[in-house]
Amino acid sequence: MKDVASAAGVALKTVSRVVNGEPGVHPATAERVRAAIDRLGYSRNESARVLRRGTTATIGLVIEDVADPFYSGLSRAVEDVVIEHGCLLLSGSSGEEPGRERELVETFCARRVDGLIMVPAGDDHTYLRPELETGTPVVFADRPPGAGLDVDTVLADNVGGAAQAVRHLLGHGHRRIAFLGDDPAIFTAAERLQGYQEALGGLFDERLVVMRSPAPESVRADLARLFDSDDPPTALFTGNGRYTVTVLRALAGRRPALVGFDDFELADLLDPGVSVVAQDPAWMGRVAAELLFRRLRGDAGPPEHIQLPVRLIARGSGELPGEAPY
Amino acid sequence: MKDVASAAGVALKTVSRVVNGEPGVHPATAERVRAAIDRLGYSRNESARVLRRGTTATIGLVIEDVADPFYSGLSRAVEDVVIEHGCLLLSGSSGEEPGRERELVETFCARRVDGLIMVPAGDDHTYLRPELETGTPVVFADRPPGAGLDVDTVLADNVGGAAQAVRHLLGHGHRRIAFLGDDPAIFTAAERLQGYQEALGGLFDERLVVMRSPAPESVRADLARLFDSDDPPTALFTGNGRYTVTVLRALAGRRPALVGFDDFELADLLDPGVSVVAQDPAWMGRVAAELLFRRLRGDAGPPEHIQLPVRLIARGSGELPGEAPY
DNA sequence: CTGAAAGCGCTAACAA
DNA sequence: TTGTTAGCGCTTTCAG
Repeated sequence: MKDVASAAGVALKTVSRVVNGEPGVHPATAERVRAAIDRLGYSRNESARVLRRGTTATIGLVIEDVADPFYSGLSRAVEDVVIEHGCLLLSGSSGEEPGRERELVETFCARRVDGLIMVPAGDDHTYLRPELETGTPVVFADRPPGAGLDVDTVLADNVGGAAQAVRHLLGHGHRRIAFLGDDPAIFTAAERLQGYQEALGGLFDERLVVMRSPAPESVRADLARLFDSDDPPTALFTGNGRYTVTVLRALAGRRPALVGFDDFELADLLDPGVSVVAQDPAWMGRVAAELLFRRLRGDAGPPEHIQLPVRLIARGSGELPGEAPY
Repeated sequence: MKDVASAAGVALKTVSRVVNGEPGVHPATAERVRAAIDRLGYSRNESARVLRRGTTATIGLVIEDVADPFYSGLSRAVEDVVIEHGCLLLSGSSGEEPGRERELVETFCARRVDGLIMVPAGDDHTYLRPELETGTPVVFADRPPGAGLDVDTVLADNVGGAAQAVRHLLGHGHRRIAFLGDDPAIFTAAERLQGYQEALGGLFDERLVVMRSPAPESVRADLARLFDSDDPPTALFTGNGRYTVTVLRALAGRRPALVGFDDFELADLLDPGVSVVAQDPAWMGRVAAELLFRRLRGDAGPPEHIQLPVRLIARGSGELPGEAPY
């Protein structure tokens, strides 16, 4: 910048004005400065700017795994909103490890991100207190913060969606509906179990519930156990997209009715098409990011708790009749 | 930091030493400093550190779209390597727009990223010259830079993979093999067309080639035209993952033999399973990131041009016999 | 409309 | 082992 100034024969501040598009610079002077900038290939050092201004124009995003279609869809939506606002996105995958989540968040904070969107992996977020107190807005998406913290949250209607799936299967004559859900320590898994249980009411049978991370071998074993029992299920409700796919692979010729939580690519091309309770990850990302920028613009209202609806998409697998062989 | 120093009764520099784990601080002093840090909730301002040290510990990644499984797989791998090296990742999607690619790159550079990994959307990257000259390493992944720039590149064997797909179909008795590829302005699409053409030799028939962005309607129309002709294809070779999926949806009951470039989730569960030429996006990301860090460690050898092999996975659709109805 | 000086929070270089 | 000083490149403040 110093070089540009002397090349253009002006003071530092004038270059700064031109670079920032501030008013009050004679057009001819501005032109000379721009010429010098081009000639010298100057580009402003954002770190210095940040240091001086105290705002980084950077948003931090912590998700579970970018390679998971749900989170990559959410990421893309967040990114678009962030770019629209002239900011940049620092992102990281926690891999469902609370320690890595915390490390990422702390690193982001050390870099003074202007705001944070996170899908938490852990259930203790009191470590965010200092940041929140200094006014850094944080929005939780997909899962709420752990106890003792009340901040903006954008969740899907997990309980309602699960209940809807179960009622759909009940409506098609099923009475033995198994639930295969992820580790109950994961918020969404626990919520969906609750919706399942509520909708089943007296038909609930804990022997039809499996709650664990969907590793192919364990899923195969669980299905074998379920179907080899005296009173096997006629329908399955799977608790998330990854679980649904794993179950489909592990079914090995069995064809129970099936509804999965989360939509996934090609669900419509399988035979039968896979009925799902669909969330909209891009919508969730957009809503979370827009809420964050609203906070950054100064909205200081009480924490918001937004719940996004889900919708059941019938494609065939969830409409197979109960008790009927096929 | 000043506050911490006075709280601990030491000088600024001593706090700095403790924060950076530099040697030569009395354990007791260090302990006092750490106590003050905890008490005051201090966290180092990275912007100031960056300004002083000149290195940001940040890598920029520009891809086409995080929501595309190929790129999200690549992203995740890059992210893992970046984190291993104690750095953070700034990422952005160009959406296949050269203008946005350039904006992202320039913004990243203004923030003085230590290095850049990019999947280019445009074909003119001379704007990178100044950055390259200041020593910022850049690695191109999936697609090479435009003319006039020779930098590190990690590509898949597009030509060889396409040729392999075609030879596979030829081997199963097909003579009329159509190629449905993306816009030929996209490097990988052009390369795969070349491999297709080379493998077909005298059997090449330009009427069996469609090169355009895979919008559902146009794909439907193209397929109708191909199959309604006098001498329709008995096999299809699709040029990328998105194209394959769009074609599968648009086939509308037709069942030609099919091999797709790029693997995708559930390809194995369709009936018949979809045979593909599989790339490994995570591998590509890892190789690119590791090459970048090698450069950052000072490796100043000539630009490297790494080509990753691809492999054909037979799942059924590519093994359907030619000329046979089914 | 333009410029000079101060200082953002940190680390490098150099004492003590 | 600890402290002092200068300055990274920019923007803010205040003065021409």
